[in-house]
Amino acid sequence: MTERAPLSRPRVLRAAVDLADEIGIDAVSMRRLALELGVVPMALYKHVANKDDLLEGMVDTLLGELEPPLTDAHWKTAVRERVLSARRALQRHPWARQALESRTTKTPTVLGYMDSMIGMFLAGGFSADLTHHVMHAFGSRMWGLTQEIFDDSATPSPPPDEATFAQLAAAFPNVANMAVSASHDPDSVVGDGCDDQFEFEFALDLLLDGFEALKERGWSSRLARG
Amino acid sequence: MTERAPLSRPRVLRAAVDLADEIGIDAVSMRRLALELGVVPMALYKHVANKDDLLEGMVDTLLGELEPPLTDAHWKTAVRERVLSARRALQRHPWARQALESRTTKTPTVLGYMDSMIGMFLAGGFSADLTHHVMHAFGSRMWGLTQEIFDDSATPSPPPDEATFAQLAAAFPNVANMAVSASHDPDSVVGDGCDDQFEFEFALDLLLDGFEALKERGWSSRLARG
DNA sequence: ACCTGAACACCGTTCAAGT
DNA sequence: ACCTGAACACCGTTCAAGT
Repeated sequence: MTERAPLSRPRVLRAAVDLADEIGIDAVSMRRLALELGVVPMALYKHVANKDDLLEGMVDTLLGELEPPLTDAHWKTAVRERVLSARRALQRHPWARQALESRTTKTPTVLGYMDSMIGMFLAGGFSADLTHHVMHAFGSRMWGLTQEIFDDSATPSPPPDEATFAQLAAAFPNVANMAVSASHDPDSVVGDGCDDQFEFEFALDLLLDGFEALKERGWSSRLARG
Repeated sequence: MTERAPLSRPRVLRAAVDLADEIGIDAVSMRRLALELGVVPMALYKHVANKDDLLEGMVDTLLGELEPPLTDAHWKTAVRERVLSARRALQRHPWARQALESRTTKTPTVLGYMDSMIGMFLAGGFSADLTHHVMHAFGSRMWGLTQEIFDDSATPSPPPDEATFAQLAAAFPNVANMAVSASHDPDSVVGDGCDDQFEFEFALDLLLDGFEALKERGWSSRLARG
């Protein structure tokens, strides 16, 4: 678009993020990105080492947009708000989940986020030991990411016809029962399946309450391992 | 290998699974797979619609290997054992996580697994409403998958030198503290970071205990939404 | 009707030739 | 020294030509 500004790593990454938002992460190629920037493909290699580095930079760009943590709040509030705020930011970029989860290297931005979250637990009175396990149990939900294989909100884009549904219901009665009861719940959006945000907060609070209970019980991995 | 047996969908999928185990999922291409089977690439298209269908079939093949659920066990035991058994099966195929999570379509095998798991909760006295939310909260951990962005067991393949570590520790004191305390724990494998299986079971039991508490409290989404 | 070689429209990245 | 066009070694998939 602004094809004549000089290339720089931030500008390349920003363009890549915008392009991924527009055409999806799978369609983002070095060549396509170069085209978008009005530049020859090889010019990108001055600013990113390779495609993997590009991906990493894109993730970092996104994480750089996250709101800073609350200070002086109870650990539970601080963690909860941080996670929900990260969720709001990442949800604007549907490809973020895949990109974040496929990256294994921890950039400074990633480490910074984790560091501040660990800090919240420690400040809240969690032992280092418990904090460690709690961080593992938190998993990628710490980033506000939903971790479901089966997204039933996306399931029946075309609602199945009667016969197909009957067949499905016969083979998988419990799944059918669940789908029907979810649709019949007046609080959920009929047809659209589930309320993602409600489900996320349900799981988040379940975890946070669990963490709290362990802390208050004085849980330690040494005791747990017997 | 057994290049002269006639091609069939199961044989194609089995070969793809073995190939993925061997060279990694990213290196599995239609062309590479065809080579492995001693066949021209286009011959595969008689048995799989396209590469996406191949991936789906590979996942299904894996899930077909899962042990059947326990019968006549307490819901918590039944769910726990099923998940841990799925974990054992999927861990033999490191690419399974990515493949499962990138698939959005629910094959009969996937639906069958979910159906039986829903059935375990219902049989255990969970309401349909609670079961629904519990399944969402369970997420991909239901498949025995670990859902962590930050795999600290894989982190320091080359242990960082003193100076690098000091620099890291200065920037991310809490992360450093966590890493050190984990390494100093005599029960954990020093240097190798964390015990994945322990962390998985920790999170699993945290969730199961949380589910149980909600059930006993008579939790309902109607109450929760106020 | 079945099968398949060649072709199409892409990839990421190397490298040597140009300025 | 910097930049880049062409080339290399791949992709998934279409399609027309062969049997």
